[in-house]
Amino acid sequence: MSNKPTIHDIAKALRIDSSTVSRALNDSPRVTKATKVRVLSKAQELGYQRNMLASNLRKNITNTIGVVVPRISRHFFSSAIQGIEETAYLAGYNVIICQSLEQLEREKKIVDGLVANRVDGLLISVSMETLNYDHLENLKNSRIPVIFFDRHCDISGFSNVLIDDFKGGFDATEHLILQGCKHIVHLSGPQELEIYKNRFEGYKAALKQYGIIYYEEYVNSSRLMEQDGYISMQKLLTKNIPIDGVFAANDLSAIGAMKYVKEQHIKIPETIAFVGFSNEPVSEIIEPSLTTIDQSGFEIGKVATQLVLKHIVSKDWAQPEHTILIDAHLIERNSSKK
Amino acid sequence: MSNKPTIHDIAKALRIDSSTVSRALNDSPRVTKATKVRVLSKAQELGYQRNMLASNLRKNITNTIGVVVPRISRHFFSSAIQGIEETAYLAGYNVIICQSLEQLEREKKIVDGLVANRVDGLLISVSMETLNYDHLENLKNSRIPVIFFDRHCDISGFSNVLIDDFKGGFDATEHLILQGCKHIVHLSGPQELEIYKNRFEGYKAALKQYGIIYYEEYVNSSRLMEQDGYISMQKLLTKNIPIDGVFAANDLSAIGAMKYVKEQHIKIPETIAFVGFSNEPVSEIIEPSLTTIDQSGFEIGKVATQLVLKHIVSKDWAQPEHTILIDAHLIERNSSKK
DNA sequence: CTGTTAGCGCATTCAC
DNA sequence: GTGAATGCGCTAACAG
Repeated sequence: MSNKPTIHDIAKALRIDSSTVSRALNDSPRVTKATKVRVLSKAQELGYQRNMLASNLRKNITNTIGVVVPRISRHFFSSAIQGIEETAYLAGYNVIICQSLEQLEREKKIVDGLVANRVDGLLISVSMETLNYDHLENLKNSRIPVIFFDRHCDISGFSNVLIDDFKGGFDATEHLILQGCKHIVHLSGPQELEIYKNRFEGYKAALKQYGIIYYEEYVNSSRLMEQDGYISMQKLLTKNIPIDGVFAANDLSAIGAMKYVKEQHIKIPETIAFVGFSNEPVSEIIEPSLTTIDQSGFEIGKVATQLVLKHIVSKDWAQPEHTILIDAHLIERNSSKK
Repeated sequence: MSNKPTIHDIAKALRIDSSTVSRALNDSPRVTKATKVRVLSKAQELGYQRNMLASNLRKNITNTIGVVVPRISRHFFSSAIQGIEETAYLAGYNVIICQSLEQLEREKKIVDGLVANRVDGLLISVSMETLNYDHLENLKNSRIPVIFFDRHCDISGFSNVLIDDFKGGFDATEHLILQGCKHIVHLSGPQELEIYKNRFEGYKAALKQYGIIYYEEYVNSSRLMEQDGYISMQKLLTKNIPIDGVFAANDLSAIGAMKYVKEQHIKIPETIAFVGFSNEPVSEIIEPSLTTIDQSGFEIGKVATQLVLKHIVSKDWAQPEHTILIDAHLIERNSSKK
């Protein structure tokens, strides 16, 4: 048992050719059932394990897709990975997960490494530091299909799978309206970021569709921390502005806003209904009554994988770039209004 | 730009031999600086990217270590992965993360796949379904060093890196004692599971060392859900058993217990001090006053990686099996007792 | 159905 | 310091 057995070892032991062994191991139809059995049992006996490196080198495919995310620990990404893995495994593909930890340098190295290891496709959610796109532009002449998901970037020639933030904002607002809310506050984030702009646009569109006038003082842009929501509500309510609903662009600010309302419950004429985009399942535990908008990481992962697999099998490298929008799902909880 | 350029392409373009190119790319000392420069610039020009598959096949090493965990989304494992990656990258190794999702079948496939892909070492935290160890026993004659971390299993010939649950239980209990607690409840888990047994033993040892008598009615074994902690406290307190401290084997049950105490604050003579092993950072948010015992995933990952790297470089496959215990760290919060 | 031959891309002998 | 030759382990094309 000096070195790992190869197909040649089992060929020699069986006095047949290694190519026959290879075919038998790959369950080729052009091999007798009898020899297949002999080969398989001998392989078992010798403790043979196929060397994928050699196989992949020869076939020039790895049956592997590379995934790059900022952090696996974030709920959205770990559910996206779930969706990616399920879809990939069903199609017989392996997955390599890598995290950039929001660092450009790391992302570069990872992408280069995955290319050097000849993954068949690439799924990328870029880091926050990724403002320079050279390493991604390079991917164009690597014959590897690349899909961006969630965090995309402004380069032509790649497809994206993104959350439909506009629709999410619309649905959230509509949900509040259908509950009877007429004075809906929107706690928004930095308007330079597309996601917050889109959610805001969705909010406005819903108001318009239901004939509710949009007031600027109902919208508050912040860094979306818990205290931002708290302070926003405080300001609005102390000004005696009427409020019966709050749509927050994330869960933290929603929780802060709820906190203030709860503390001041004597002063608030009626309970306010809340909806917030959720980043982590934590919000469910802290505020079970918060209706959340789930960003469907699983679905995004699934769709992105299906897309990249399509590109891989079609072998058509001049893919048309297109963007697929995935619905965010409203998860209704025991709402305070009826 | 039909196919990916190889060292031969750049050799041909430079009218030198591919072996020289190979040496130049590997920064071999036996090649002129001048040719190195020429090779490198040509490589850049052609967009050459080394084929790691071929390189690894030839060298028979992959510079990669495989990691198998039940779920990447669990806080303990994602911090362990952090520790693994940091340590591995510093040593120039790549990491492949795989999740078994607590399924034996999946774990088997993953392990086989990693072996087939010739990872240089393996770090495994087994799934809950892993009661049959055949696929792990097989690893013994694969010349791949394997370390189990956190979730180990009862096979000889492998090393383990584990949390020192006994010490954790001891430290937690000691912490309460030093705060003046004399009547300390222990909310424990299923005693079939070693971790809970060990934490319990630590509890008893601390009591003994500080001369506090151990009473059986202070210990409550459950499935450690939030309501278990709640009910346990309810039972004890309605029986008028004196309590001034609680050591919970996990955060959920601690939170449940605190909840009951808070609700009944009129009946409780003095505030009770709490310590609980924390699984997720959620507990920090829900109960900021809960002193927790962090399971130091990062540290475990780091140590396990150092160990496997040592085995890899030493190339000594007859590794002595040993077990390394890692301290769990007490994270003291604004404790209720003084 | 099986054997022969050739080579995937690279790194490492051994010559010179 | 560089070139020529060889092979890592496997698969595919072509015979027969």
